[in-house]
Amino acid sequence: MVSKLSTRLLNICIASYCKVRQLDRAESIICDAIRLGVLPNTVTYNTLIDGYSRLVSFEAAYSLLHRMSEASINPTVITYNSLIAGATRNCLVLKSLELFDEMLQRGIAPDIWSFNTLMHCFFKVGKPEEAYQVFRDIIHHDLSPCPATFNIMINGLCKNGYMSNALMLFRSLQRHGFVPQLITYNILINELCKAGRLKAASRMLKELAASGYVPNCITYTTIMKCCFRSRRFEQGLEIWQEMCDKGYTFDGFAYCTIAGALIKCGRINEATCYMDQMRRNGIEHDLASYNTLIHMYCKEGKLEAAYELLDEIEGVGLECDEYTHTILIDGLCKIGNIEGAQRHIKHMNVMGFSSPSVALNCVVDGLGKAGKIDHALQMFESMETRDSFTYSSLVHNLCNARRYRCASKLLLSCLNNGMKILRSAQRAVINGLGHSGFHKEARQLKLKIRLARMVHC
DNA sequence: CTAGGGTTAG
Repeated sequence: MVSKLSTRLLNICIASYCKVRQLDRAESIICDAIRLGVLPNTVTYNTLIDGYSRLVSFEAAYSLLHRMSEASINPTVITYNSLIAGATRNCLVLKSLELFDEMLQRGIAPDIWSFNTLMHCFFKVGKPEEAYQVFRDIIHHDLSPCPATFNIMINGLCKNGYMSNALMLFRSLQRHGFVPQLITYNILINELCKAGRLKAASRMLKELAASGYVPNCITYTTIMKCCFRSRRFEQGLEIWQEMCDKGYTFDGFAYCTIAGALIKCGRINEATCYMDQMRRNGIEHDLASYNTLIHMYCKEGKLEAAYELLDEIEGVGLECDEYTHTILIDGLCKIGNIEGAQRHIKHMNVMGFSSPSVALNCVVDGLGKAGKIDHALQMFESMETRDSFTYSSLVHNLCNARRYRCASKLLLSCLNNGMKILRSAQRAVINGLGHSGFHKEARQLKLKIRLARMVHC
């Protein structure tokens, strides 16, 4: 009885340490426990597996299976579900499938969560057909789908560009007696907002309330983000105020949403207040909130402070990602240190970031703004992927350099490749041509733009 | 274990 209770306590400790990213502490507690005769059980290892896969790597988590067998503890379906979730988090779809097979070979029966996670994995790596096959397997294996199954399905369809199918599935499930959860509404509200279908999002929000749910922190964050996205900053801040008044507790997501929006429109002081408040409320920084902080410093031109945070990130055992580097590269460009930015791009390549296209866009823009437009064009030619940012920025900068004919050529090749380009960039070229006396060219360009739009509508 | 946050053009 005592040792059972102690193992439970041990497991609670392990879970707590995993939560605050102190795996070394978790490990030493296990050593101490064993010395005191308290043996870890399956739950202990399952918790550790989850911790390692979140904080270290999938491989580290997987290697715990060996430690388990050395300790003669058998993995359960939960062990495998944790590993599959870890593989999914890292987009390792083949690993997920392998684990699924391994589980079957060991005679462990997958449960609905094994299937849910596998389905989520396929959606995450952009394989909706395979995900749907898993959904059919769920029905075929007579595993009763749970609400999460439908949530994953609806979310996955949306994320893979099948929003109308997701909405149809949602309605048809409702007709068959499915009671949507709050999370189901949150998924749909977020997707409708992102698609700019604000009326439909608002109807969904009303339906959420009519079903007896109270919007949670995530619902509010989603709507706040939607306001900021459509540049209605004051309305977004009002929603924040409403959250405050109603006594909601804010998490890191909410703080980063509001701070990110304020940084974008140059309201750094307010952004700083919110990030400070986040710290004061005891919320640990994760990589995304560190990236927000770095963005904040860059926007102020405090590059040294930004680089200091880089050390802090590594100090707490996190690893900088593509966002971190891109934010810094943009920051360097914005203060005119293009050479530094280019060095940092090389650094990214060395570290194995294959095609840092956003960072390259930043440098192209930086070169253009620094008056090195030919250099920018050279870089443009060498790029593997060019998107509407590349074109919009270059066309604007060409116009600033009065190179309207070159701008016009780029503008058309962008549209003819089926990409969008900023309206303001289009206006800049047409007006530029007109003002420099090339009225005929301006008229022709207008016509060609219209044609390109008709072809690629 | 499924939902919301972090990067670029104007």
